[in-house]
Amino acid sequence: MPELPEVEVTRLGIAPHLEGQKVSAVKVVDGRLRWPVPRNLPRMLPGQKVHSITRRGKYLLLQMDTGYLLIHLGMTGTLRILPSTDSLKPHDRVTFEFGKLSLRLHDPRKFGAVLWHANKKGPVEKNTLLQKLGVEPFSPEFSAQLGADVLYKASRKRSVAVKQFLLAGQAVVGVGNIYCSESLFEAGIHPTKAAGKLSKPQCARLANAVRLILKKAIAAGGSSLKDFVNSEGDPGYFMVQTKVYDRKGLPCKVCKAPIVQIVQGQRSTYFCPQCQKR
DNA sequence: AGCTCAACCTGGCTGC
DNA sequence: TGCAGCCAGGTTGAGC
Repeated sequence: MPELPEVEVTRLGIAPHLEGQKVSAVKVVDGRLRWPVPRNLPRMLPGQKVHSITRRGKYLLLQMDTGYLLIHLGMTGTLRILPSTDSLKPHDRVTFEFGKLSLRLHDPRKFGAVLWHANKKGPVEKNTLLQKLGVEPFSPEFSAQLGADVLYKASRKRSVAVKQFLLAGQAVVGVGNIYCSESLFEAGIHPTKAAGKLSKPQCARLANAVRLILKKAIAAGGSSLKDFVNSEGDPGYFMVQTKVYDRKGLPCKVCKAPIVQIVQGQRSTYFCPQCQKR
């Protein structure tokens, strides 16, 4: 379930266990992910220390001695800390061993990624996959004062629907399909409105909504982090109650009008036809 | 440059 | 019960 909040909750969950630890072994069970997992990881990584674990958009960045391990969870990826004695399960794709602990990437649909960015290739932010990403929703550049400007400027002359504009992550990163519908509802903006037609006040409401929705989701996930080391079950993330997502036909929690589902850019969008205006 | 859409892959649910 | 068909949290890259 990885949108930004899930990735952040994952980061918070694994970082305390791994930062400062040295990789003892790497096993690639099935390296045919979004891109092939680099074949030399099992040779190169052992002995290297995890200096820090940060996040850029939906990518996790593990800073190692000679470069960065980039991990993306795709649609169905989860990362868990387990006792290394636990046996591999179906759909476990890569396991990083740290002595008595394992970091396991479990990813049924294989849309995730494990990549390597060598230090000699320059700063990790310059990585082709990271470079084009929009600003971080919780960065100073997307503050309560500046967020509206970011959205307003990036959306000028764009004919694409605001739903797709926001989801694309070119202006601000981290808003996936669920929280995109939720953010637009929170901001009272109709998902089919052309991005370029957004008013300044609408951009301000949307920027605030994005931060609020993502923050709430992280907080909800964070509450269950204590179970993160357990070997069974989910990573401990429980989705916040949604106002519109996956609620087709159900009454709007504000005005009781039935929630509508449409498809935009091959993805489902949910909205309230009464509360959300063009 | 921006827009649309196919593609990657697997499991689970719906409906006949 | 069995099975075909559809849907799912993401993102790139091709074609226009």
